[in-house]
Amino acid sequence: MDHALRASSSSSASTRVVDVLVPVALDQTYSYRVPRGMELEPGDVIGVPLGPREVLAVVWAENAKPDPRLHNRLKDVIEKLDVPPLRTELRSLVDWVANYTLSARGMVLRMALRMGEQLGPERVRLGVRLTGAVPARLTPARRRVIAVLSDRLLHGKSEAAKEAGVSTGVIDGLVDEGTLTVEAMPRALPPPPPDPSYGQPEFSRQQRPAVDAMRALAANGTFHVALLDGVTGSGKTEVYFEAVAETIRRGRQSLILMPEIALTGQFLDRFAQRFGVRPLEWHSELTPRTRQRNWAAIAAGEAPVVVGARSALFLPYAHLGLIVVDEEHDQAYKQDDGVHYHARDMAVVRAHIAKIPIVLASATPSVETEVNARKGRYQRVALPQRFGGQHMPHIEAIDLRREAPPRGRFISPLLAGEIKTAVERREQALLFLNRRGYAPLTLCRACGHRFACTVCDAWLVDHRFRQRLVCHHCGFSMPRPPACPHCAAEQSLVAVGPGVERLQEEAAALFPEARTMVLSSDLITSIETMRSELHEIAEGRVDIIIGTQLVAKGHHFPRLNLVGVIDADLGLGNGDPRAAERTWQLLNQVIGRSGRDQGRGIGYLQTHQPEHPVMKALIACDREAFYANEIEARERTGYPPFGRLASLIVSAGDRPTAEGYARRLAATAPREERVQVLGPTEAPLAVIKGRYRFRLLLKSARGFDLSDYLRHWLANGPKTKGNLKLEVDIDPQSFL
DNA sequence: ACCTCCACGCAG
DNA sequence: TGCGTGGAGGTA
Repeated sequence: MDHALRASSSSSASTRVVDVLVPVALDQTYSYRVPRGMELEPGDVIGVPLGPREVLAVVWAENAKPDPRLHNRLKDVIEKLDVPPLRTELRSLVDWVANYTLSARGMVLRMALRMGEQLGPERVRLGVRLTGAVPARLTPARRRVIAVLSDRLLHGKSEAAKEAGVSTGVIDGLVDEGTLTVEAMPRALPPPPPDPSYGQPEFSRQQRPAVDAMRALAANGTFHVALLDGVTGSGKTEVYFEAVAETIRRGRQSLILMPEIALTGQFLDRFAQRFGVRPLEWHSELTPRTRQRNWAAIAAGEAPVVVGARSALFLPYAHLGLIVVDEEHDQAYKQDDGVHYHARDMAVVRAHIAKIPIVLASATPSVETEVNARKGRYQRVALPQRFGGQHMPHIEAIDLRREAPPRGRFISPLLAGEIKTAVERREQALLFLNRRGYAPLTLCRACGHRFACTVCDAWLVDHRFRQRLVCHHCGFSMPRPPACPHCAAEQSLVAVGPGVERLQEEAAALFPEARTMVLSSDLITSIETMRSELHEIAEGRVDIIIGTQLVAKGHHFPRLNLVGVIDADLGLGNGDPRAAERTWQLLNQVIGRSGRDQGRGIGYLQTHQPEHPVMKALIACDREAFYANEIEARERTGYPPFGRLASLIVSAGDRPTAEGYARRLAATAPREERVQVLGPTEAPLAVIKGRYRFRLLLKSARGFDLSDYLRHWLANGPKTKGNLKLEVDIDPQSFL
């Protein structure tokens, strides 16, 4: 039977063949036969056999002349899925991003198909209803359940258990007794769509031109890039909501990209105040079921507004009409594993392909975006003042060379005095230190032994909260030993340098009456706990907030007027070409948390170099000075956006293999006067997870096609084999 | 003789 | 990417 089937299907000359892209690490499309009776168009989502398994795939093109060498190897498409086809716009984006980043197209497609593996039909939720007699044996738990259900309406089983404060076992018991009956819950109605006229705010005279610009851009509906450039607290969000409102009115979908979806709790509330409902969310912590539901809603065009992390850029919107990239300067938009893409840049590409407007919003635009606005490539929409007449925070330097804190402490006397005053006034203070853990280095006073990671080129960071020494690069951790492992001295280990946990200890000692809280990514277990902790702060149940860069991002603390930056120089040291820009952005953002509601915010920068151009620009609140200085430096050195960069990282399990390959690779670089190949040099982080790393840096002229150059080079260069790995990063953000 | 681990290569 | 393969090395 098998024979007969095969013979008949392969002998048919009229069999249609399609080229499909599979979401695995393959760049090529594969050809499959279309079974009789199956209608397929480019973009259709299908299931195909691939080796021993069945995978999702997408029809990429019709293939009228399949490669004859494949004839006897072609397999049939198994099924066509009942989901809307991926539109040409998205397929072009997949091709474009793969080509630009030198990734396999299949890996880019994978990001668009993150729909949750076929989960089968949606499970019916069970509800319970009070229908029978009260049982003979009535425990307090049972009594509470009956009270909750006394309205004799259908309640969700788990909700009822939660409300009564019992486990579902109690409910099952009552079902067995015949007191309650189980019924299927009717399917939840989809939430009402956001209403563009729900909470229309009053805009100030200063905001109105920006509001008009947002509405006009959305109403035009064609490709157009606007930089919404507004200081912290100027009401940027409410202003770009007007573009979203207009897009809803036009019946198109809006995508709002956020750098960190964990921080959007307050954002979702503000959205609900404006539009009456919360938007659809998209991020990595969605449950598979929610992921599948949201994917389907987005593809069906039933989600008018989507708020998401960078991965939301690749979703199959049915009719996307607007993209907003909030905090466009944020580094978190760059994905550094798998496909190395910058979501802000790819968002502009998608907007271009889809012919729709895009808004890049930031108080501290990236130098790239700022230059685009200056050159007129992007429209600048400015909000130069805070909303509600609030002033921008005043910024002062504390020169650590003169105002040093006592030995082993990190809060200078001057800053300590200011914190004391703030706490006495019942205002909040924020101490910012971009370092997780207790101390970045532990050493033995007796022999000088330093605790380093065995597989990375890094010190182990003391985490007192977890009672362990931790490597921040590979996650290795060990308990803090009682004695030095090198010289066996006891009580000899000392913590060197501060982390947020140590800072909390110091703050608690200095201000015993104040309530302190540490916000650091390693102490956050989930988005939910993060949101509830931020809520506690907003409610004023914390006096001193101690945080890493997590606190710098888009959060509103109503009673916060004082920000102390413990080590303003921290990001400047390491020879990173973006160090100045990052420090400017981060410190602006974190100090911008203060004085948003009442009173005048003030920020203190503890620094050893108050005359550094970045510090001077911050203190003078002179944004122009910062950009002028930085743009001039980039232009002079040919760094982005005046030149282009690509980075190649070669890694291997041993140093000679990595170095040897990196050298051979460099030797095969095609000669091209518009490209400079620098290196190889040992990477600043020379070893990570036991892998030795060498870097090559490519610098080219602005208009040069670096991707194409690299493709030719790598196609003809030495092949990686064994545990050698070559990573390509176009437009790198990190230089470690 | 059999098991487990891992580097390799391939998928239409 | 993910999976089967086959060789290396260990165990019975």
